[in-house]
Amino acid sequence: MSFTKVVIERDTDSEEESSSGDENDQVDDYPSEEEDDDDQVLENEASTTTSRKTKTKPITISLKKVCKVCKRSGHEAGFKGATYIDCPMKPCFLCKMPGHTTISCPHRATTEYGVIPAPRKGTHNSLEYVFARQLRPHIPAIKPTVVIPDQVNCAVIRYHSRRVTCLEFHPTNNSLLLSGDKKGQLGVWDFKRVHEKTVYGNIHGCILNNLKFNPTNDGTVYGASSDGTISCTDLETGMSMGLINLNPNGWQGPSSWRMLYGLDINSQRGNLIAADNFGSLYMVDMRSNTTTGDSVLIHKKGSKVTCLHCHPHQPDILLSCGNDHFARIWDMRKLEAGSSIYDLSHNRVVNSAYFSPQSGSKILTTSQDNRLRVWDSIFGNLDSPSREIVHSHDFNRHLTPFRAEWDPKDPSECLIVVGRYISENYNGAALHPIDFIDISTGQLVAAVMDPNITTISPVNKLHPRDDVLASGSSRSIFIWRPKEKFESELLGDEKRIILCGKGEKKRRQSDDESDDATYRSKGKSSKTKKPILKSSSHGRQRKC
DNA sequence: ACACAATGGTACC
DNA sequence: TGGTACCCCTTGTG
Repeated sequence: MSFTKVVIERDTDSEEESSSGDENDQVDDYPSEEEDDDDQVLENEASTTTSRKTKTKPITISLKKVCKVCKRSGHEAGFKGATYIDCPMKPCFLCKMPGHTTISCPHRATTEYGVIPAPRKGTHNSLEYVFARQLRPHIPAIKPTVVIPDQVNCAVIRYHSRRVTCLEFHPTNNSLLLSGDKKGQLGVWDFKRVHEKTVYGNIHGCILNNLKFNPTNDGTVYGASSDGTISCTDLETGMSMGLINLNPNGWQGPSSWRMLYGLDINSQRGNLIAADNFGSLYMVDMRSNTTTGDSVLIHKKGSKVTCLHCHPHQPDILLSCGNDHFARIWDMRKLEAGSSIYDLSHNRVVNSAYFSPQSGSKILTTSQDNRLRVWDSIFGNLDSPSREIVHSHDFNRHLTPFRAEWDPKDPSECLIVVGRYISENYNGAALHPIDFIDISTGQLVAAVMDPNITTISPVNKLHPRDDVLASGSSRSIFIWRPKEKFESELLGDEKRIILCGKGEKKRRQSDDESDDATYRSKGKSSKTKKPILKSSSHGRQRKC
């Protein structure tokens, strides 16, 4: 391996450089195996004592190529084409164990690697008895055939002006999708009539963390935001009402600014619940739209609560999780600090925790230790997870946190969906698939991807009734359907990809006939390439 | 083909 | 407890 050597003259009149930064001009052949001075990137060869009379010896800087992760030379981390090479000095980026890198990690080849059978339940208490008696009959013994929505059916490219943070399907209108973004904007998109899309921009000031439909009026939606407010918005008009404002005095610095996360509804009590970044839970009466009771500390004081979920059959049973590395189960009839029924311990921050959608007997958690965990209250023991699946969904401050979600249609409560962080080299393109995993075995059922989607898709939602997946990737939203449906329904209709934002403007300059574009799903794309877009020749104009 | 900015979690003092 | 340095397979823009 060779490294460029730059020689800088010291104290000369001309200030001439002995060498420019040109790669191959003046090259010293360094041995490829490094000596002991691994860390020494800058070598000062200037003489300090002898030659000061006439002229000072030059300083020689050798610009050795160093690893951007550990700053040592001899290896380099980063993309080589569409394959990422890990820094060998770091623990495996996937399973976090030292001694190997992601490329040779056994979990990379098979997601079920290391998944151990669930320990059988050994203890009983009243809660478990209730779960077992009431919910066990709901669980069918036979697994249905899974249908994977694996083809991009339609999309809105650069729909939001910031990255997508949450998605929610309408409870009755099958083709209506709501989306929230980092800026606090709310998107309403009818993906059957792809041009019918709106973005409401004046509801929240920053990150819209969660959306939840009003169970008594599906024309309105609640939103919890990092601006510290809960909103109630009319989807038709975009008119919004604030229910809670935790920062009535405005910005007083980060130590006092409250942000709201995790939004759910206790339908029995008619309560809306949300929690903040300091560990407290808030309740709002949905009839009077006023706060009920005091806030309750449900996670470590000062730590963020990341997600809330009410049990599907027993709304008084609440699941929460947060930055204190715990997911906790609560009885809302007796809710006070420290009164949790169970504390599910994790190694890192827990991004999300959800009861299984049909019976509520299982809990799925996504933790930043790159593990998905399933906790089974009937067949397992809540003292430890019944399944632990190594999966790449690391934290990155620039990405919306990953949340594994259940398939709400799967009666056997086995199928989950979660976006993948690390990329795979697919035919020369670095793509980040969306994974479907069977949590009963840990097996990867499907990894869906599209050569045009080169960005990570941390936000994924499966449709409550149809075989449809919605995914949020960067600022864009994609609708996936099974291949068969895709082919039958799209016959003769190619205009399903809508371009927004800057791309739209640029394209209009060259082709001002329409505001949409078809999208070539064949063809390669590289990691650095933008999605391949081909403008179409007709269509209506509509604002994004 | 670069540089740069945005900015959460954590370990450590 | 608060401050801060460091982590880092991002993404869009200029």
